[in-house]
This record gives sequence, C-alpha cells and structure tokens, in this order.
Amino acid sequence: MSRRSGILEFAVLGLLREAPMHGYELRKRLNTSLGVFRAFSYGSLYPCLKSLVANGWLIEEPGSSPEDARAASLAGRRAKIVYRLTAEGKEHFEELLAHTGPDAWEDEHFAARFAFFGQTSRDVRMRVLEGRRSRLEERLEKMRASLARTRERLDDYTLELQRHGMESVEREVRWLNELIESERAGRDKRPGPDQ
Amino acid sequence: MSRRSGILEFAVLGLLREAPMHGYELRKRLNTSLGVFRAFSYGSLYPCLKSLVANGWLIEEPGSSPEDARAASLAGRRAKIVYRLTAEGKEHFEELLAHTGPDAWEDEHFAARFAFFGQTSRDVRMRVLEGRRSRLEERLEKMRASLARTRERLDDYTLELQRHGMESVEREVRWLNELIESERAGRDKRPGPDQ
DNA sequence: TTCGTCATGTAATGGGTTACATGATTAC
DNA sequence: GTAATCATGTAACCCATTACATGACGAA
Repeated sequence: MSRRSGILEFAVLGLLREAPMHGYELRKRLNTSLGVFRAFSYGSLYPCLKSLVANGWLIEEPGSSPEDARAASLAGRRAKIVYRLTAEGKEHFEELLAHTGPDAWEDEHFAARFAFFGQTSRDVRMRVLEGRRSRLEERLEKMRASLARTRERLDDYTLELQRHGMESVEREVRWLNELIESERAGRDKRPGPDQ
Repeated sequence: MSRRSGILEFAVLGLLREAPMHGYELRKRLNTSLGVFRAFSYGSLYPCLKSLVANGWLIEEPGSSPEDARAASLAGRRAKIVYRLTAEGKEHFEELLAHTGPDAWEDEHFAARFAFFGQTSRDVRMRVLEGRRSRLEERLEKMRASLARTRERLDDYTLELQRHGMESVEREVRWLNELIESERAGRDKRPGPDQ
C-alpha cells in the first residue's frame, strides 16, 4: 500500500544500500551529491521512509553517536533515526535494478538508473543504455516530422527553440553512443550486480 | 478559484491569442507544434479551459463549419466548442508576459516564455534571457562545489553523469549568450508586444 | 457496419510541494 | 541567550495523469 513510489523510493533504496543514513542526510545527498534528482522535500521524503519501513525494506535504528544515546535515554525524547536496508530491501532493490522495461528509458527514471550503474550488471546496463537511445531516436523522428510539417507557420523564436531542443537530444544520443561503445569494449570496472 | 495554473494556463492563453481553437486541436499544438511542453492530457486540458472561461479570459463559441452548425441545430447535441480569447483574457496574458520574476527562469516556465517571445517586447525578452542565464550560472556553481567536495567518493558512472549534466548546462549558457548578443545587436524581427 | 480518429468530458488516484509545528544541538 | 542549522514530522493543497464514459463522423 501507499507506494510513494517511483524515483524517490528507488533512490532512497539505492543510497541506503551504500550506507545507513538518517532522513536529513539522505535528503542532502538526494539533492546535491547525486546531482541527478530534483530537490525532494521532507514532505515527501519522510512519508516515503515510513512506507518503506512498513514494507519491510528498511528498519529504523537509533542513532549511534553519543548525543543520540543520551537523547534516547531520556524517556519520550525523539532521537535521530538511522535507516538501514534490510535483506528484503536489498533483494527488492536488486529486482528494481533488473527491470529494463520501457519506463526505464524515460528521462527521470533513466537518470536514476544511471546513477546506480555502479551496482548494475553489464548486460542490464547495455539494455538500459540502448533502450534510452532508441527512445531518443523515436523522439527525434517525431520532432523532425512535426518541424517539417509546420516550419513555415512558425516565428523565429519558436523555430530556434525547436532547433536547440533537437540539438540537445542529438547530443545525448552521441553521448549514449560513446557509453555503449565503451561498455562493448569491456572497460568494466565493477564485476557484477553484487559486490 | 481553481486556478489549474501555471504553464498550461499560460500556454493555452498564448496559443489562443494567435487563433481561436477547440480543445482537441489545442492539445495537438501543445504536444507537437510547439514541441516545448510536455504532453498534457485531456484530463487537465478541459478542466483548465472551463476555469479560464469561468475567469472570463475565454468564451466558448459554437464551431463555424457546416457540420457544426447542423449538429448544433439538433437540440441537445454536443457540438465542437471553439474557444476565443476575450479582451480581458488578452490583457491578462499581456500581464503574464510582462512578469519577469524568478519563476520565469525555471526550466519549464522559461521554455513556455521563450515559446511566446514573438509576442514579447525586447526589454522583457532581455530580462528573461539574462535571468535564465544567471539562474543557470548559480546552478553551475553549486554543481562545481558539490563535485569538488565529493569527487573521491563517487564511482565512474556517477562522475560521468555529473560531468554530462554540467556540460549540458554550460551549453545552454553559451546558447543564451548568443541569443542575448543577437538581441543586443538589435536583430529584432517583431516590433513590440502588440501586433 | 465497423473501425479509426475526432471530440468532450469526469472521478479516482498519484506523486509531489508548501506551510506549519516541534524540538535538539552548535557556534557566537 | 540567541541565532543558525540540524532533525522529524503532518495536513492541506496542487497539478497533473489514468481510466473510464460518451458520442459524432468519415472511410473501408
């Protein structure tokens, strides 16, 4: 239930796989370190953490630093809550990582997937990369078609906007080509899906 | 009330300023012709149109084609509804166009603003363009700072993702520089905010 | 006559934000 | 002692999508 789902859930799981953390720290890493995700608010993060706990993917632990211990010892006080990935949570994340369906090549999903490529097996990486590329190529086709149909009716600014948009997409395709090429060449720093 | 607001409202007003249209056609232009906006669904478009009518920015007109007339003549039949911008609506859109506050340089807002630059006065265009540029430069600063702080702890893929992200932003800054330059140079095809 | 596409709408749901409320800890 | 920032949470709202429901019209 209450699947506060998708990217946030995925990203939280992925970050906690590297190390246990509390909510506040998690949010900072979400917003800055990875640089990928949009700035999630506490209003979405904390409820998401609660639902992950309810699902059994995460457990809450009291903070381990001395102040936390002191704070916790005082009855009724609220201490820092450190979240740790459970075995089930790890397994679940592994499953999410293995999905290579069409959603995985959408903009935000793709960025999230890429951010955890270090924990992904090479064949999955290839499928995601190639899926993303074909997704972009479709998009490019549509843009070209619609541009051909309407070029005359558009003013200079609209035209410039479309041109710039297409150029950006084309650039990403070239970037993907390089990545795919280097995956093929086998420059594969990390062995497999695990460790 | 019920301000189904922001980009969709703005875009609808902008498109209707060029010519009256019915909902279905409006959606197609939103999704393809302008190429800028994400694909809005009818579930958001139609309620938005209703609320714009309720605000007095739009009026509903019966379709003008022969079939529409026939359809309308049969009591109780639902005919195509053509939406036309009212004088108040035009004025309202004009006001929206004149706002150059910080929201106007956010990603989606900026794209929407740019799409209607043809109907915008040069000084407003300059403010929006320059605002957007400084917004991106701030973002770049943050990315550089966070990268400098965390470089060692990041794996190759995360690093590559950040590098590519920054490069994209840098490219957009260069693009803006060119646009600003050409605005300064006065290559100004369209006279002013009106006609 | 049936299929595609044009055309308009609504109810339920989703996935997030804002604003608010609370309180501990650190640095000055 | 007071200000900033760390830290956790909730309720109200927002803006959109999905799935559904309806029906006209043109072409095969």
